[in-house]
Amino acid sequence: MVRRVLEESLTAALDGCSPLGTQMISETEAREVATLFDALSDPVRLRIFSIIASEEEVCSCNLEAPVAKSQPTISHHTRVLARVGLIVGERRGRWTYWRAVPERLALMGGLLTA
Amino acid sequence: MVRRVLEESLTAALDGCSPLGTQMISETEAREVATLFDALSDPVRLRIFSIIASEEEVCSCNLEAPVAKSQPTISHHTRVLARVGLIVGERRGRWTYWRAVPERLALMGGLLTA
DNA sequence: ACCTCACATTCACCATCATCGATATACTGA
DNA sequence: TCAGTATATCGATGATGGTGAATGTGAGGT
Repeated sequence: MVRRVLEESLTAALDGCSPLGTQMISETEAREVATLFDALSDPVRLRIFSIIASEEEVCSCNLEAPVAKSQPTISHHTRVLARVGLIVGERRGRWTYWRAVPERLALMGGLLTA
Repeated sequence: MVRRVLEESLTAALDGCSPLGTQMISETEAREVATLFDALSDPVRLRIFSIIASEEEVCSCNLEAPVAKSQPTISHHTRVLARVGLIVGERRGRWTYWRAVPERLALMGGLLTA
């Protein structure tokens, strides 16, 4: 049985967002964008994301060793990354498989590219 | 008289950095990239940067009102943005004029674009 | 010299967060 | 049903950071 985990991301109203540097961003928009960048503002999360994004899909158990952090810490970081939609998790049996969401990454890139 | 302020950025070894999602990022590289994203992980800083980037140059005194924060807070945030090289400050008389560094923004975009 | 103004810095307060041990939950296999 | 495993959650702690009053610095202006 296959079940989706955390499919709904917090920031959904950023699709037609104009890039930084065109006009002053609104306060609500700034909050959403900030949470997006905040997800990649931690070294451990960056490494976790780079591992997931560089492969087809990665099990949580395969993240603990490379980043040398405890299991609760790994779970915490994947939760943060999933909350902003940068990764999605899929529960298969006892394992949770994570995969990157390239559209989400492209959205962040669009905010930086003028 | 014109004097440069904070011209040296902390993260200088990221020019030839491969984008996230190609391979696992190193620990030192992750630290540098994290500080870069961390600079844009705050709503107030995002608004400040969007103001500066959308104009030719902006005086610090013209930042206080739009973001509705105290003067020390503004100074703190511009300092953080300058430290990672996203903006550069120029002191002219009593005023400090800030301008965005598009190359720095492009570098961040390169980290997200596959 | 004195005052004023723009900005930087210091300091303290408070909130958020990264971390991990302990525990809970959920699935598998025997 | 029971034991083992993978992951999520809880709770506590230490560290980091946003905020602003008070103060320092430096550059005009009178």
